[in-house]
Amino acid sequence: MEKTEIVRQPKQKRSITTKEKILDAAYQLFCEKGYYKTTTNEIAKVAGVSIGSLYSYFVDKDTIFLEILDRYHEEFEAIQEKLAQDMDYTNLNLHKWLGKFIDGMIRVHELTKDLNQEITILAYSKPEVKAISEKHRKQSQQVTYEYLSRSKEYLRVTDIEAAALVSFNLITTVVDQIAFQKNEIEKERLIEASLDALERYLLK
Amino acid sequence: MEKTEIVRQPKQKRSITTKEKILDAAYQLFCEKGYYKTTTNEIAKVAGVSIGSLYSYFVDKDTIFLEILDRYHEEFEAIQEKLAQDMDYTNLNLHKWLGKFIDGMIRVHELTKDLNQEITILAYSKPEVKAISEKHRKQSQQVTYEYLSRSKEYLRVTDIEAAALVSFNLITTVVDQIAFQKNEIEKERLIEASLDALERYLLK
DNA sequence: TTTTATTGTGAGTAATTGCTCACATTATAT
DNA sequence: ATATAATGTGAGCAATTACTCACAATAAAA
Repeated sequence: MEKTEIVRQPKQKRSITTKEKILDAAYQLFCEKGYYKTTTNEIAKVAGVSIGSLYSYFVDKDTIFLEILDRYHEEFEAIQEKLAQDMDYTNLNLHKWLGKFIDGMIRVHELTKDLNQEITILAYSKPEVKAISEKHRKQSQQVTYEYLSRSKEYLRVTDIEAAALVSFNLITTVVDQIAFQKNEIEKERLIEASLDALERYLLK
Repeated sequence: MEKTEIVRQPKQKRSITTKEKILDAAYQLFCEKGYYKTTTNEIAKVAGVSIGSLYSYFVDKDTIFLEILDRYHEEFEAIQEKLAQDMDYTNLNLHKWLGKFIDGMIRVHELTKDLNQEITILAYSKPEVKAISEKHRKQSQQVTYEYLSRSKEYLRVTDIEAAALVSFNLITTVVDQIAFQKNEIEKERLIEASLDALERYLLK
């Protein structure tokens, strides 16, 4: 006796749309109200499908969140790759590089800011979420490390690894702060200050 | 007709002990498993009291967390004040000051690290928690700003506010990183690197 | 000792919510 | 046209959990 399918695999356009409607609704609700305060029945309602349909395509609530993370991860990787390419001008000086890097981080942040909150929260209780979150952080940090390694001759710091960590953290926190600043002038001040700090720290 | 008391005010030693046992158990469980995964019945069980007793002294689950936050806030303020005093040597040079400041931040971090996770999570959904969290951050940042203002003549930066923000964020994130590093040598490296970065950034 | 105030108890309730399943509807294949 | 596969439905189940309340036990007061 064959085991009947547990999770239906969408085969017609109709069901693919349904699944997407569910993911869209879930994304929206998770961002708005958070994971724990969003019920699966509500997701189905907002998506305009029945709760039964929802559970045809997702084994449980967790899976919905994880599938959203997958999407998000793809976008993240794309930006990250683009960033790495932009960085690959060996003759790019540090000032320009930092500018580009910060821009890239801001783009990443823009993409992820709505979900980031939930990822932070769920990373504490769900290992899969934590793993993805950690992976993102390490990838970004690696980009910093690699550039600094390549630029060794221009630098005054010798402990590249520590320098990469400090630089990366400085940039990310400043970017976080920038996100909360409505005022454009304030943003500029912060970017200027952190650029200044990094240059003074890193360069001979 | 007088309204009967809703929340009992502890009047004998017995009940004061009970309330403390509940707060201790709650603190432990919130740190271990997080707010949402801790049930009030479990708190009562670990505290060794009945669920009825728990609800004699706390109107609801939220209140338990908020009372724990109150305790924590007092400890936080004490450390913060001590830190401000230590900082008040006008002849302290920036290098020594930074060292002291980082030490103080590490102490604060040690105190708060277990609960911080939960505070971060709950700040998103509970305004009271967010308020306390914000207050802590601003207080710490203010200490940085005040010292930098007082040390103006030694600095190369002119935008003290932006500098304070950058410095404060750099220190806190590095401290966060330090907490995750088991290795003592790694910790030293990070502290050295961030001290170096700050000095180069701030000083003439 | 008797009375009253304080404190402690835990079975049970009401509400929530993730999820199932028996069935209905719609599309595709024959 | 008929059969079969794919998709959609929603009432309701089962488990969880914050919280209540009628009562019991203990301490302080009279």
